[in-house]
Amino acid sequence: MAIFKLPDGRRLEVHKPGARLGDVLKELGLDPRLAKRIIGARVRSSSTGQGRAPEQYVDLYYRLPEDDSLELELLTPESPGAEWLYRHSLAHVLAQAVKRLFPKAKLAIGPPIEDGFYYDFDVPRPFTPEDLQKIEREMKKIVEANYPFERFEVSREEARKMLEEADEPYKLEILDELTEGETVSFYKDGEFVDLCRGPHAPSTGLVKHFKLLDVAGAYWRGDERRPMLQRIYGTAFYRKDDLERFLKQREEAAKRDHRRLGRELELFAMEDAVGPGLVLWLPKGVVVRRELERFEMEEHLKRGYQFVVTPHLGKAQLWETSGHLAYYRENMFKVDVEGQEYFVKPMNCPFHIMIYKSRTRSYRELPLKLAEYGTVYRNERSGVLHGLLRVRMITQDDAHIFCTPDQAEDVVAEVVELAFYLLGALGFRDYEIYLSVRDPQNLSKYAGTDEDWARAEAALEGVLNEKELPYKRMEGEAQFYGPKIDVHARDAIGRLWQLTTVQFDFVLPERFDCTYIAEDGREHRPYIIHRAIFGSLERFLGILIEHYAGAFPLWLAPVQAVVLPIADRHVEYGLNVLNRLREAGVRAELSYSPHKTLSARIRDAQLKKVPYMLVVGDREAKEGTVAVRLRTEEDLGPRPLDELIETLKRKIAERAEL
RNA sequence: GCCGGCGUAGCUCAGCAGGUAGAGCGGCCGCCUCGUAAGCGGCAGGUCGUCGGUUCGAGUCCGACCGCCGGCUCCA
Repeated sequence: MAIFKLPDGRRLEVHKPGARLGDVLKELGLDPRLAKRIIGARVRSSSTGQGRAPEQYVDLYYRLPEDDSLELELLTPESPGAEWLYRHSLAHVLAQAVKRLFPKAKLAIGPPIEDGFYYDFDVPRPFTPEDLQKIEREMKKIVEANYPFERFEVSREEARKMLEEADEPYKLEILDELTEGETVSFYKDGEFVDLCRGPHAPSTGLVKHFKLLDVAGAYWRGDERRPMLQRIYGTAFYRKDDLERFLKQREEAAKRDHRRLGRELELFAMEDAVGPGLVLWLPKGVVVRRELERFEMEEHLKRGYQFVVTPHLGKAQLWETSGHLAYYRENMFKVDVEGQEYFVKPMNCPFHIMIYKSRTRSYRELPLKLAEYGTVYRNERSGVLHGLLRVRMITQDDAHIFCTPDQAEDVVAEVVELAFYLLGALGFRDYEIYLSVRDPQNLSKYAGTDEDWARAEAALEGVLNEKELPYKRMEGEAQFYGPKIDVHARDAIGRLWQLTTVQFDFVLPERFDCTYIAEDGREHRPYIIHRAIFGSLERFLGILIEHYAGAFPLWLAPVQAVVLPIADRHVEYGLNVLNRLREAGVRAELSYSPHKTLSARIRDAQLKKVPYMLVVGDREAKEGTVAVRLRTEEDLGPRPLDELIETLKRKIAERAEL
């Protein structure tokens, strides 16, 4: 029995195994206006098993299965999820337009994706921006023509013949990879036919609001040994407003670009002469960074962490022991020290372990939490470097926790609590949590004992359940050395960033022969839990810059207040105000230049996103006040200086936004 | 690393039938002494990413290198 959920919320029970969705709809006696609007469905299987996806999108050609115990949510073009159908169709329209304009182009794949769709082509010459415009115009014609999408199924042999005639080598490769017994289907609209699983919108004219966004190289099958194809990205929305909103949001993201803001606000610089992926932190950027570190450090100390400082280099032998040379050598920088091989550290673990091992440890001092703002260097491939988000110098807010197996769950709980506290204070309130565990099909590839794994996975899972945190369980996503929790946080404009990670490590305690003396007087093996909250400070600050669009909350702002004397004769009083602020611990500057009007200097402060602007003129000098303007353009009027200083001190201490 | 695009003053960019460099912003100076997002005027600032080639002559054409930007497992 299939349950049909109608767009108006009604539910119908249908039993028509083997029938096509489009035909079934005709027999339901629905309001014809409604029936005409239905373009497909989201299918949820109520019985899992036999490789059936838990959720899939289907079009009107979909055949209800023999075992039709499922729920079909019928979709109109406006329904959430319907975009997966029509974007897929737009990908075909894109390919159709390319084929018309560039008949030699070979088709690869063209799926719908998160915010749009793409199609990969093998073409003799790469597409230019002008080509994109031409292609887009051709697509408009195809949309205008409103060709219906027709599905037909053929035998494997027939499909092979068709694709050989069409000379589509990539499609042939796809055909060959289809598993035995899988239906081979084509979709046809107008003159264009494409091997395709579907689903599709009923016709090319359904969605008129689309835009081609970018063209980029992409390897066939994502494999760098295979041919480089040309990928065209586009997006599409049923409603024009939604397309415009999406394009605006892209512009908004571009405006927040941390590389631009970093330069404009003088937070950091990257110079060709220094080297790619290496960051120069400017004074204002360091203020933000230090404040962040100070906040984080305080919270760590409250929870019993101890800070350490370790070298930037270590002998080859150390990295041999840790296994980094075996598994990570490509990313490590080698240094010659008096004829001996050293490596710049890509991680802090071996050093923290050496600190642990610097004397005999008792169970009484566990859990031992060693933390470090350790700058590590990794030789990231040049092509992946990106502003602060992907660099070669990485300052981790790193810690290694040495604990007994019994303590593992409490330790994890504390880390998770700490992470949410710190991220929450910075305005990250929406998370996606991933629990990565072993692949039950392939247990042999993991280090450590079954007992340790079971225990660690239970600890991680136990904490998430205890705190009632929703999470996704990722089978087989664990590292070979241990299971982990990853936290992705959503920023102010809705993008997700992977930040916190908590990982068990069953390899390093063995390799370094870490031990502690337990109550029984014997040596036992500790667990090592590797964790970082913000991850890399470079990357996190890049994220924060974009999250706040450069307008940092008061406590993080590089300049918290700027004093603005109106004319020459107010500078003296302005300097008094400045000194009072600085004595009170407020980061303040005075902005005065005989070349610049007050308006111009206010504009400067506004562009630098300074939270408080304090205008001083005759009235203020006489009355011992300052006229307060906020960067939100709110005018608070004159305030007694003493009162304002107290307010600022309080707000900074509270880590208030403004 | 690979594919494509790009690389002119601190920033954003113009200049390209190859004849030897320009604007705005910013900086500095002067006038103005100014009440909440740009007052007016002047000056300085460039081995046109680097190296090599073609040419009487190269920012402009060719090649190599360096760097930046977009992308490279969201599977018909």
